[in-house]
Amino acid sequence: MRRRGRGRGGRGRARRAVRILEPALLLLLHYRPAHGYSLLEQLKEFGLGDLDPSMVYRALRDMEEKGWVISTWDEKQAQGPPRRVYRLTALGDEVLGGHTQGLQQARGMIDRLLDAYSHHMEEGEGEYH
Amino acid sequence: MRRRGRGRGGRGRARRAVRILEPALLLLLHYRPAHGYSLLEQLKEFGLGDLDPSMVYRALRDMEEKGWVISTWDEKQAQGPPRRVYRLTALGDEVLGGHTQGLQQARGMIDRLLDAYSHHMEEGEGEYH
DNA sequence: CATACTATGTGCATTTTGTCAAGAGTAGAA
DNA sequence: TTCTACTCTTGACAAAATGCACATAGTATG
Repeated sequence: MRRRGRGRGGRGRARRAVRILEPALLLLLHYRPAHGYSLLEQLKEFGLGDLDPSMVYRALRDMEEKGWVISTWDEKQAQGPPRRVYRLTALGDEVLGGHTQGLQQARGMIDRLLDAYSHHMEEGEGEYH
Repeated sequence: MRRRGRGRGGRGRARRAVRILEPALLLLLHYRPAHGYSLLEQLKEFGLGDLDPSMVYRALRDMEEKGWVISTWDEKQAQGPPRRVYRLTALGDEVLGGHTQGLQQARGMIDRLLDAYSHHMEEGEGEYH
């Protein structure tokens, strides 16, 4: 039988890899509504350069499905095809708050790792055993 | 046949999700050789609790395939079945160094995100637009 | 018309995670 | 002995995320 590990009753959520795309998008939309293409540009400022556009558009649509953002077609077309403008919902605003907590946890984890590394490098002079 | 795709030549994939399991394992093995089960325990100190054992063992096997660690069966069996003891290689030591750089980058990204968030929360008093 | 740039999307193969189950060894209780 | 609990590792499969090629479409320039 199994019955090992922590007895999982209701919550099955374990720790996943730290995700930053969704939090970053939510944050940018917290500043102001925007369409995917411009978000793509703004992401570079956070070090999220060179990611495939399809990922951003996909993430936006997924978040709309979850009700974190809503989209409307921009009436005034600047240049190019019509663009879909996303804006944050109240729910999305809450979710963003939760994401920041997750990010803080992640930062703590990374800090502990880096601290341990530099510590051990000083003591052991870089030798691995 | 448009042959598009922002014409970058090299395989330049950047990390979107922050990975911490492998760096953590390498770091622990930088301290001393160990077997999977004990690594599983030690990971809790870094906040990596409640993850499935299979993930740790899988990560270890993958890293061995890449030559970052090597494993031998422990001759002296303490209690229980034979256990596979992993130790870091010189290559793994280098990789660990590279991982720390990646972690620092990730940390910077998270910092920028959190800073932007708190900054904007102060100014805008929590209103999302 | 051809080309280039803006803008959004789909489809699919591959890779990475997450979960579950099970196998195998030892120690101690019944 | 047999049963149970604990240690330790592995395999198989499902679910999710990612990478990439391709499709579509408007506007502007030459």
